[in-house]
Amino acid sequence: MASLGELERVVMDHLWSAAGPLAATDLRDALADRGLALTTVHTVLGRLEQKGFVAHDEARPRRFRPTATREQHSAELMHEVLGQAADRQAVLARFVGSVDAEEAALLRRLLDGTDASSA
Amino acid sequence: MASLGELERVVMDHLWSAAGPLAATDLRDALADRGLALTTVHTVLGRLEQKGFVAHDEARPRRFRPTATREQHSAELMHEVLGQAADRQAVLARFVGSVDAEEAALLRRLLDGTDASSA
DNA sequence: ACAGATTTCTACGATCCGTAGAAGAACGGC
DNA sequence: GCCGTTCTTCTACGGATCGTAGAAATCTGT
Repeated sequence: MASLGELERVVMDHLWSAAGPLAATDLRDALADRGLALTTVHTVLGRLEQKGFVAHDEARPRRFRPTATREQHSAELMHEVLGQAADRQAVLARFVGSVDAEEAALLRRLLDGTDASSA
Repeated sequence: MASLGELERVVMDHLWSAAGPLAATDLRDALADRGLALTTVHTVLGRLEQKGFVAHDEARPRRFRPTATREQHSAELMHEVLGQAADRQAVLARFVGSVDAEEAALLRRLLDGTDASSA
């Protein structure tokens, strides 16, 4: 999976946090602290689109939305890391060995949810 | 955590697979298919050292070793992804929701402490 | 059809990374 | 102790990515 630059990441964060699709102007305003030109926002959105992270509709002020939820994205990243490891078991062992108690409990619950429906 | 380039990654792979510390010449030979100059190997090792992924001893042909095991590294990456997620629970849910049955079983065992030889 | 908003095209500078030559430092044999 | 050989450091360059945005093209409402 392609990785994200700094600005690309904050744009994704805004898209993920938003209730619905956002127009470029919405993003420029949300990132007003950076004082970005609108074209800059468009460039970044275009690159994110090329990378497959966002899509836009055909409505006339284009509206952009993420192609996956934030959680899907993070989970995919975790699987990617795990997938390229030679010894997946050892990695998982390390991983669960260093989650805190609360998360361990959550993991148990999730695993005991029979198959937890891969929704 | 800093990320790795293509060559940096294969160098790390060799260091991780090696029984012990490797000299720059060992790596050049191990990567003979690439026909790299020895100085190239040194440059990469230097950058990996700056990034904190390798260390070298003081012996005269310097010997380089990874600062963490491959598994530690992967697990840390997974934690990094998880850590920067706003809703860690949701990410974990997605994650376990998409591991295969075998890995789910392994996770259960690890969580039940059966052989959780956590580091 | 025109002004204004939007979108696309093109570009530039910084940084990162693969690559390595040149220069400096150390080591081993004589 | 000198010298050739080996090892290490320094410096550099070209390609790719990314933040940044002006210029140009396109669309929309009136």
